[in-house]
Amino acid sequence: MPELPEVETVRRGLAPAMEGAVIARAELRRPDLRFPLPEGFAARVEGRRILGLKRRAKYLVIDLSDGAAILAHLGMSGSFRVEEPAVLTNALPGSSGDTPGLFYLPRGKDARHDHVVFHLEREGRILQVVYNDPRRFGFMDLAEGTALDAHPFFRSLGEEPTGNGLSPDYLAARFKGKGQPVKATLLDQRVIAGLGNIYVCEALWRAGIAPATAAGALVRGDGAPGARLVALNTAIHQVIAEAIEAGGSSLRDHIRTDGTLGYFQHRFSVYDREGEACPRPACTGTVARIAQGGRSTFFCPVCQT
DNA sequence: CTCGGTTCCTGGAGGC
DNA sequence: TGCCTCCAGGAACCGA
Repeated sequence: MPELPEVETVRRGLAPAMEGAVIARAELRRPDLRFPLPEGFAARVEGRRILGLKRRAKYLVIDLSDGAAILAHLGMSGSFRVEEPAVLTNALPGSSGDTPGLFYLPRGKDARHDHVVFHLEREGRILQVVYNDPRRFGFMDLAEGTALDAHPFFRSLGEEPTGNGLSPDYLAARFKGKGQPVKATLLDQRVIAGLGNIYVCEALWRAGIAPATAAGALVRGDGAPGARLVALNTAIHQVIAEAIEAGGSSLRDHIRTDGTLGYFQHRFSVYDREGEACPRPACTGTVARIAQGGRSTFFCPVCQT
């Protein structure tokens, strides 16, 4: 699924189209995604103005004028796209509708999986924001009021990897005593909110830490972060910042809201590079793949120790 | 509480 | 071309 950088890219793509617009109609083409959509979802959002778009972990937060907020998680294969039926003249190569003025469908998208359509109106112009999700692992909810941190989705989330809250001391406190492989701990949204399989693999490679290392082994006996944990903290911050800057990674389903691609996948050091030479200068290792918790982990057995 | 395994769903890739 | 198996960016859930 889209991890944090991809969701942030989606947010930045949707914001210009959605902010300030009124939801004229919310079209639900099926009653559920991964979970049932909330009771009366369409009626509760129609007529509301969109104040702004935020992101928390891998969730998109759409703030509405009545204090409610739409929470959207893209799961593994969810994506949003913006269609401007009256204006669009730049249908993309390879899109299903290449007649100017008509809708387009970004590469690889199937209209059968367009599950939710927000019909927006702003200054007399209509545009549509379409949620497409083939695997339907995504979900949406409506949060009333402003107590977002108390919402069940958000209550247990850990620190964002984009701010000062994620620090060596924070990681030391959370890792201390844990026998779990550090790979699994980094994927735990209660510890760090927003990392997924790709960026965990990349961060561990950058920090030179073997994915099977017990998380607690990176913490000193007195509870202070060890040098490798300090390096891991830096690696996480850097890889996430670079990926956001690159517009995320485009693999399979992820695509930007305008149909273009992020390009961070070209900068992967180990993810999906099994059998290739480790890119670390002077390292003679070969990227390996193992399974941890049923997921693939990519790493260099030589320089990650 | 932690941990590992399973599950939801569809589609793409690769083997034969 | 077709059929089969495996795998995929997530995370809730269950049982030990």
